[in-house]
Amino acid sequence: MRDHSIFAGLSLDDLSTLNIQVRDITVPAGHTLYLEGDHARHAYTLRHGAVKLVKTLADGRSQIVRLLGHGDLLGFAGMVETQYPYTAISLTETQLCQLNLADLIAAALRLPHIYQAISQRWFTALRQAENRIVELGAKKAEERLATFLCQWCNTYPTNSDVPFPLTRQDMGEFLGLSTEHVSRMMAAFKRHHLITEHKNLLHIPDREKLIHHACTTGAC
Amino acid sequence: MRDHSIFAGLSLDDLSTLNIQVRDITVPAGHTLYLEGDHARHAYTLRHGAVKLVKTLADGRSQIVRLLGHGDLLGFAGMVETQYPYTAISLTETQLCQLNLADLIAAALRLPHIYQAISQRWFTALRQAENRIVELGAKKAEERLATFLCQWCNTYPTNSDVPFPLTRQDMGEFLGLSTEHVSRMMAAFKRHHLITEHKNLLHIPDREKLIHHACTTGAC
DNA sequence: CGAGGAATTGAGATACATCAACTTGCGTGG
DNA sequence: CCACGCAAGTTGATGTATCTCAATTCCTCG
Repeated sequence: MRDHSIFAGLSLDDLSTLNIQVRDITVPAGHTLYLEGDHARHAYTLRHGAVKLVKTLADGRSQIVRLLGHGDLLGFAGMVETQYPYTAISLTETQLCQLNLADLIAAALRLPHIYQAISQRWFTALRQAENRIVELGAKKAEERLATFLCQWCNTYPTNSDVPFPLTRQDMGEFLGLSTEHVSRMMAAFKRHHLITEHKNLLHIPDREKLIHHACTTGAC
Repeated sequence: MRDHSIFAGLSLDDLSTLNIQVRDITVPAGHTLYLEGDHARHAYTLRHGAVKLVKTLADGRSQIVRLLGHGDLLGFAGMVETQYPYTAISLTETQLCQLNLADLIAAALRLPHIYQAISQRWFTALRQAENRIVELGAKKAEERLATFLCQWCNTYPTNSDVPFPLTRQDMGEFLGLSTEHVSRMMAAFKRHHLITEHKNLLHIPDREKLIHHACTTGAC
């Protein structure tokens, strides 16, 4: 894990002198790690599992801002702001590494490597967020769903069945669609043998075909 | 300008030893600064005017990813990637400061201040992008338009008439709506005296009222 | 086996897009 | 200076993608 983490490139000596209070934790599915608006005390690196970052509007509508998986960071906004901007909820049983934010900030001041690694992540997160703006703003529902499913599968090296812990509601909140509409489109994809789903395992036989179908039946 | 720029906090000595090739340029409205996919040679800081960053899909649909104004940065992705990710087009006559990217990268290696300042901008851009994800994913057209207009006006200190150089098509491409629908909603807002518009000058008498109207007539 | 949340399916409503006609504004050239 | 022409804006009629509400079925877990 160390080579992909924000501590990559640091010597063991450096690591031992960091003095960051660290705790490995495991939480069940559906666990709320922190709430939007909470005072930020911890940052986390995600070892195993999946987490959603959710923003809930005053009237109850909610939007999944980001989905996190193996190796992703969360809560690091606490290095810049005092409050967590979104609510973080685990989608599966999840193992995380919990870092004390105050210690982390102190360490980052001494070792610019750390700050640079985190900045790098912010940049890639920005690029992904902008991608999502294009998806949400310019594409139709079928296209959004199809590209989302493909991207989800791309995060797994294997091209066979991949874990898929999202509910239809989660997908809807991620894609800006109603759960019913997501359900219908998933059924349609299955009917056309573009995807299969068994017990939270998703499989896409031919991603090209899925994308192509979504683009042609829709309006492009 | 220096105090808000990425070179803020540097001594004059530092600045003089940077050796970054810099050029002040002025471009007319509608000028393409660079194209998505172009090899990134320059970064820009925006002195005066407005610029849109556009992503165009294969079939011609296009989405405005970000709108930039006084003090914003563009093209700095070239510090991480070799190609510009989006097309940059000026909305008004615009004055920019053009920086040679290779020089800038070299300078940033020597002076971490610069890199940190840019990272900071990436972080705020990320936060804004995530806000837009919520807007596009969870809100209805009227709400999106209303909050967009308010946010646009908020970037100007004065609360009277503010310059508004966007066409209805621009607004549509920013908000993920058709130009006709934007036009209709703008007309409706005017009919209800929630906004006024004369010759590219926009005025919102009461922002609270505008937002409230958009929320109640819509569905929240 | 029973209960409760998730998923599915259907029917109907609606928000928004699309297409097309028309107007307005404005720079350009005769 | 007027007439032309084009791009942006407006408006209307119609189509459709997506939402909403409601009923039913399917899993999963205790």
